[in-house]
Amino acid sequence: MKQIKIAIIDDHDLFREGIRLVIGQIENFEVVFDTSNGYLFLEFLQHSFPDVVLMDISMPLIDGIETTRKAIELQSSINIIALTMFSDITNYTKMINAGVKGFVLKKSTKFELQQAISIVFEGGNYFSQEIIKKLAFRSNNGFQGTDHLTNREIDILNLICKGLTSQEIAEKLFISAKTVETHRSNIFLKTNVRNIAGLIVWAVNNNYFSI
Amino acid sequence: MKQIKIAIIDDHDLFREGIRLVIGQIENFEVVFDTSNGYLFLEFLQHSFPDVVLMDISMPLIDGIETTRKAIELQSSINIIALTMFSDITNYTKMINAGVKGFVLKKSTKFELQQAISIVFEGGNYFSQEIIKKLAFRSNNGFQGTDHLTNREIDILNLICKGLTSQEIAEKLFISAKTVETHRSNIFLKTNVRNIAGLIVWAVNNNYFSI
DNA sequence: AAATTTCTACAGGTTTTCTCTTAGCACAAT
DNA sequence: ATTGTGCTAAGAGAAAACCTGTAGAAATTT
Repeated sequence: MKQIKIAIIDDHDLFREGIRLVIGQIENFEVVFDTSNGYLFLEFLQHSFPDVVLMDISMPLIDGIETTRKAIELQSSINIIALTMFSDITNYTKMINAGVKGFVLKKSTKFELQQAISIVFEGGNYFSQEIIKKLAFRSNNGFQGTDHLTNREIDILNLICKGLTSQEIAEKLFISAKTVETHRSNIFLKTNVRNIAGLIVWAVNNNYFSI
Repeated sequence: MKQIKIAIIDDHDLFREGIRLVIGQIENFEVVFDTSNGYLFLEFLQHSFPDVVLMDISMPLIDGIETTRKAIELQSSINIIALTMFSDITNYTKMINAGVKGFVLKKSTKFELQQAISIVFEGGNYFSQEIIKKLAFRSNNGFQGTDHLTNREIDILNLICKGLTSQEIAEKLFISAKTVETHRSNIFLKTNVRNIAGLIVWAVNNNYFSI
């Protein structure tokens, strides 16, 4: 049977090393590359062709979403599985749009990971139950995942979360306080919250802000 | 040299298994027990005496804080290291108060973990740079841990964090909105924050509220 | 070239927050 | 018996938040 060549991209050194060993134990599985840096992985793709890639979402320098996009530009049929924390789950739309073939949580078992890799390797898709549930929940609640915040809105969201008033934000960004209020209103509309308290909870849950 | 016996409590199966293998590679280190369930670990302590324990914070059933407390009741000199995600860092006060001897992030390296285990095993304390930074940040900002909130203030703090207005809180607690505002002012004075955004951050950092 | 999105800005309004101050009542301490 | 604390309440005003709507300029997409 052919050896499945696996690459791992994750900035959590301990986790990455652990996964490497876990996979090393599985028959026919072989880790051919691992790194904490998406750019190094993209360089690696210049001359190598892993069968399956395990990719974290939130990483410094270049995140998993961007790395996935660029990887697919390089090797259009590359098999990438997002391997992330549950807290990153809110980014699954971006990851799926970027073109991942699977989604496995870091809290899942070795067997689930093994299964996911095998399925994706054979050309299928594998998505954890939790992702399916999240999808179901969202569509039940009329959540529109398409409505994403613009860059400016994200800037302002961050400053709001840091406790700045509209006036202070305006001064910091050299724009009118009224403009800030407009952005603020639009953010409230898109996130479907009523006040700053709700906004902060949303921001934390969606990885726009961390406490 | 004596073998260091290590126990791991973490609900993320993949991570736990990985760590087990990582540690297994280190000379004189030996994983004698690992579980996803704090209760099973406490049972294990009835008859076994690990040298160092690696403990996650957020877990189902019984979290790392409670597990740590109970473990120390059973074996007062037990060496527990919190091994957590950065996002769990806000719970460090509770963990430290519970009695952990160290704090290492999951994103740190194998070498840092090895160092932490060795130091704690020899009776010392080990806290990641990130934790120190967080502590430094707090003391720089005139953080006073002495001023404690009254029960009523805690109730109201929680409702504020949930996004209720003073009016709504008043209705819920069958008191005047003016009274709520008084409490609110007192909370602001005690916590030394300027607005709701700051209050929520404070509440999360001090475990009065979690997102 | 046309359409869409984003960023900017303002008007006019209501609601809520926040500050400051004062004060009565209950309860516990000791 | 007095002192301290906690909960309650209120007035009065300034500041900020929040709502609704409009709208032009710039950038981006199609």
